[in-house]
Amino acid sequence: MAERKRQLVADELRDAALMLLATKGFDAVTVDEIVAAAGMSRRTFFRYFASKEDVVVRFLADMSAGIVAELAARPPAEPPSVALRHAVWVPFAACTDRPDHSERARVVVRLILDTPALQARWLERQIQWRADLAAELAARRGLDPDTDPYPRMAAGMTLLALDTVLRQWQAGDDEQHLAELTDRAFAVVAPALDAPTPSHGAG
Amino acid sequence: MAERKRQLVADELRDAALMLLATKGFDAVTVDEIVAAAGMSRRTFFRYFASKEDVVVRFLADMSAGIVAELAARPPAEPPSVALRHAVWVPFAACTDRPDHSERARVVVRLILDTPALQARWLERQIQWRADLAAELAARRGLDPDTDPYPRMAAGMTLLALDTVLRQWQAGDDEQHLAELTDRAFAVVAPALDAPTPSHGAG
DNA sequence: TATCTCTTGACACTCAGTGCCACCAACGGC
DNA sequence: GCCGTTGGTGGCACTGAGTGTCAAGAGATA
Repeated sequence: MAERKRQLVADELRDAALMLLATKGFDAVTVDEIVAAAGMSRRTFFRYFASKEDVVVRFLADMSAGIVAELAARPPAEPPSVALRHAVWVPFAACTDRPDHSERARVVVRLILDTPALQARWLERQIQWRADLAAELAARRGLDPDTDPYPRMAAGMTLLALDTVLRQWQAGDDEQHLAELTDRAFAVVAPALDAPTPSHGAG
Repeated sequence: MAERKRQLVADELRDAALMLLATKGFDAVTVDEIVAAAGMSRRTFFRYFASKEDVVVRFLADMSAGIVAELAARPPAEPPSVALRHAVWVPFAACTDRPDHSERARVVVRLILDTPALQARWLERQIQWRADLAAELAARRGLDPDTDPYPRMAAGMTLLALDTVLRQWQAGDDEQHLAELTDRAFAVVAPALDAPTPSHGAG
């Protein structure tokens, strides 16, 4: 009940912010304008979002929360490239299902890729995901995440594939090809993801 | 002559900043403290550096400026993994040569990896490098950088290897193993870098 | 010496983000 | 119905980053 109200306020703030930021550009919008559009006080904004960047980045971050969970749920015998491709697909599935959600997500992706400050925060988020993914991958293969570079680099390659797909998706106009873009991106990194672990003995 | 003086002022500012930031932590130091230590005015600081983060990040960015140039200078027939390994080695060579420079670089790397704001700016820099590397790689292999995901992803994997080496180097205490760390990181991504370009026909 | 240029310092300003306090609702006990 | 507690909100003042502007000083040239 109180939780529902909090979510309502956060949504209101986020909607007003995304509307303004997408139309006027990130730097041209102040927090005062956002809260004026949402009919709330400046102080309230910063109770819900850590920064102006946070409003935009959280929209995608929430969307991508299930990646690690999906990886943990994949069968252990599955090759890394296949398991990771399925994990990355989780946030995309929501886009292919609902076109309205998809169009909004594309606007947000475009805004992030066009704004250096947002891109930086977006990558900052990815650092945490990469660590989580790396831990999960290390557990899957029984590797030591501190000495073996494979888990962290495999996680990095996965996020690299995600980034590549988002860039091509945002640049194009058809969203039907999301699956194909994902396949092609993972085809590039798959030889390294599925390589017979040449670095084990050297650790 | 005037150029020399500018460089002198920038060095003074950078030294004072790195000293304070490394000892007190990034957030605990204000620009006013830095300029007080350097004996200059606040306004002058921002004429030489775009932001507080810029002082730290530029120290590594300058060090890494030669990567793309080295890649362009490698023989065209060389496999991508070998050429890129040589390119990444350029900034490391300066560290293995001069221990004093090396120790300072390690402090800066540690500071960046420990400070989210700095890490974000560091990644923001890497975005530009990745685009430059991708363009050079596309030219090398005659690929279209807009439709083929290989150049951008190969550049991303290279920076991923760089990041992995820096993380392990900063965590350990021996700098003699820089070459070995680099070899191991590139061994992970080499299968993808040197794969027989399976995505060509699909573009 | 007059002038032109380049750099600096000083001041004022915008804006992000935070700490603090007073206010207002909902809720439970007497 | 009156009370205290709890949680969210708005207002206010503050710090600190970053920018625009202008006047002053150093150095080179005619």
